[in-house]
Amino acid sequence: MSKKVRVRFAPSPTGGLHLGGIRTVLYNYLFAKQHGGDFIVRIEDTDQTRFVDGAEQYIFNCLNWCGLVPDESVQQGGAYGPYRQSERKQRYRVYAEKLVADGHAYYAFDSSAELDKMRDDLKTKGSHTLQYDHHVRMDMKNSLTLAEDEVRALLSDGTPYVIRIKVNPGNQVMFDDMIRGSISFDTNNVDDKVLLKADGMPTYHLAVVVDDYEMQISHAFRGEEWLPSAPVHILLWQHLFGLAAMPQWAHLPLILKPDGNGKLSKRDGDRLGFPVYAMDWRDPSTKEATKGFKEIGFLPEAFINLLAVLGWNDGTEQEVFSLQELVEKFSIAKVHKGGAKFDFEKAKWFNHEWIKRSEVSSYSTLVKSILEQKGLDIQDDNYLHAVMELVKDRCTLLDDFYTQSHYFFADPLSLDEAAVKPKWDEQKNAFFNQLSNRLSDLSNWSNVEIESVFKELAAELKIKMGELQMIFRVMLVGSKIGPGVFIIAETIGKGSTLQRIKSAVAVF
RNA sequence: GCCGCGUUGGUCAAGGGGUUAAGACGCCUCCCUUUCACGGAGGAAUCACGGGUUCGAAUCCCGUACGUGGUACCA
Repeated sequence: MSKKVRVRFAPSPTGGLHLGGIRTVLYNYLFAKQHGGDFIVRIEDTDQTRFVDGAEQYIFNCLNWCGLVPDESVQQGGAYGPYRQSERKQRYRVYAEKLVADGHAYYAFDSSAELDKMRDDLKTKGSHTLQYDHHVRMDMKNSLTLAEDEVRALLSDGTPYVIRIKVNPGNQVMFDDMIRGSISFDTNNVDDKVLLKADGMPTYHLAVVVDDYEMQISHAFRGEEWLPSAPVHILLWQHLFGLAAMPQWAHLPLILKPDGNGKLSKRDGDRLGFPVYAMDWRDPSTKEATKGFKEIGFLPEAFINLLAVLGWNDGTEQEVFSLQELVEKFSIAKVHKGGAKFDFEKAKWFNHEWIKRSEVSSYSTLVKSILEQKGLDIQDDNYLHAVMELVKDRCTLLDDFYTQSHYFFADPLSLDEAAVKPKWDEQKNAFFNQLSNRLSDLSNWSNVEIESVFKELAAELKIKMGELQMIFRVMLVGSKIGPGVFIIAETIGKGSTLQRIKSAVAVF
C-alpha cells in the first residue's frame, strides 16, 4: 500500500529564480502529475539575514509563467500549512528538544570565537577535517561536557545556544537514491550539524525533515549539492519518525556553466550574454537588474522543454515535448547522474521550434506588445496573425518579429541602396513605372495575379526576373529579407505597394 | 586535505557484453531561393587513461586522472 504522491519544491526567497531551480520544479511537477499526486511549494525562509523583499512573490510569478502551478503553497493554501517555515518556527523546537531528551542531540554553548579557535587548533594539528564532530565535541562547551546543573544555569540565564545532532561514529548510513542507486556514508565523517540556531530558527537540516514529515512528502527531489548532508537527514528521520515514513530521495544533477567549470551562476549569464533567471529580477537593495528568459523573448513552452531535456530524455529521438507529453513520458529513472553544461544556442533552437509549431494566436499578444513598443501601430489582429504566419519560420526570439515584420506595418525606414544602385538603369526605371500603371489597374489583388503581371512585363521588356524581384523586394521591405515578394505585396495591399514603388523609384 | 557524486564528438545525448557507436545543437559543403530564413542532401568530430574479467568490453570489476559538490548558527 503506497501512500499518495506528494512532492515539494522548497526555495529560499533570496533572489532570482535560477534555471536549475525551475528544472527542479519541473521534475517535481511532472512526477506529481504523472502519479496523480500533489505538488507543494514551501518557502524556506529560515535565514532571516538573507531575506529579500519581493523574492517570494517573484518565485510564484515565475511558476505561473511556466505553467507549473502548485496545488498547495502560501498562495494556494492547503491542509498542511503554514507553508512558510518562518511561520512554523515553534514546531521545530519541539522536535529538537525531543532529540535532546532522547540523547540524539545536545545543547552547545560555544561562541563563534570558540568555534573559530577550535578550527584553528584542528588546522595546526594537521587534522584533515575541521568539523564539529565526535572527535572534538568532548572538548567543547556543551551539554555533553558540562554538568547538568551548569547546563540548566546557562539555559536559564539566557546564554545563547544551539542544538546539535549527536552523530555516533562507526556506523554506515545508507539509502537508495532514485537516480543514483545505493549511496552510503560512514558516520565517522558526518559532523554534528546545528539543528536549531541561537535565534530559535531551525537550520535547513531540521526543517526539511520535520516539514517533509508533517506535509507527508512521499518523494523528495533536490539538487545534488545536498547529497553530502543527506546522512544527517537520514539520521534525523531515523530518530524522529522512523525510516518507513521517509520520502524517497532523488538528487538531481547540476546545471554547469557552458565554458570552464563549475555550476552555472547568474554571473556566467551576464558574462556570456544569456539569461539565467526565468524572469527579470531586480534586487531591491542593490537595484541591480537581471534579464530573464521571459523578457528576452522565450515562450514558456520552449523554456520548459529545454529544461526538461537538460539531464533527461525519453530514450527516443524526440526532443520537442509539450508539458502534457512530459507529464506522460517523464521518468525519474532516466534522469542523468552527471551534470550538464548549459548551451544557449540549443536553448534558442527550442524556442525557434516552439515559435514555428505553435498557433500564432497563442502568442500574438506578446508579439503585438513588442511591435507596439517599437512604435508600430497594430490595428487589426487578423492582419497581425497573417503577418506572423508569414514570418514565424525566421524568428528565434519573440523580438525577431520586429526585424522580420515591421515593413508590414509601416513603410521601410531606409532602402538598401547599395544592393540596388549598381543594377539600376533606365530600363529598370521604365519597368517599374509601367509596373505601377499595370498594378493599379489590377482588380484581383492576389500574389498570383501580381506575379503574372510582373512576369509578363519583364518578358515584354526582356529583363531578367531575378534582378527585378530583388529590386522589388528592396522597394517593399527596405532590405533583402522576408518571404516571397508577391506575397508581401499582396499582404501590404495595393495602396502601399504602389506608394512604395513610387518613392523608391524617386530615390534610385 | 577529507568525504560524496560523476565522466560517450565542442555541447546535449542514445546505447548497459558482439552496433558501420543513434539523434539533436553548433560548424562546414551542396540543393532550393537571384533575398533572409525554413526545408532537403552530405561532411568533419566521440566511448578520459591504465589494468583486469571475457572468445569478445563504450558497456562488468579495480586503480588513476580529471571534473563537480560538500566540508557554515546559508539554503
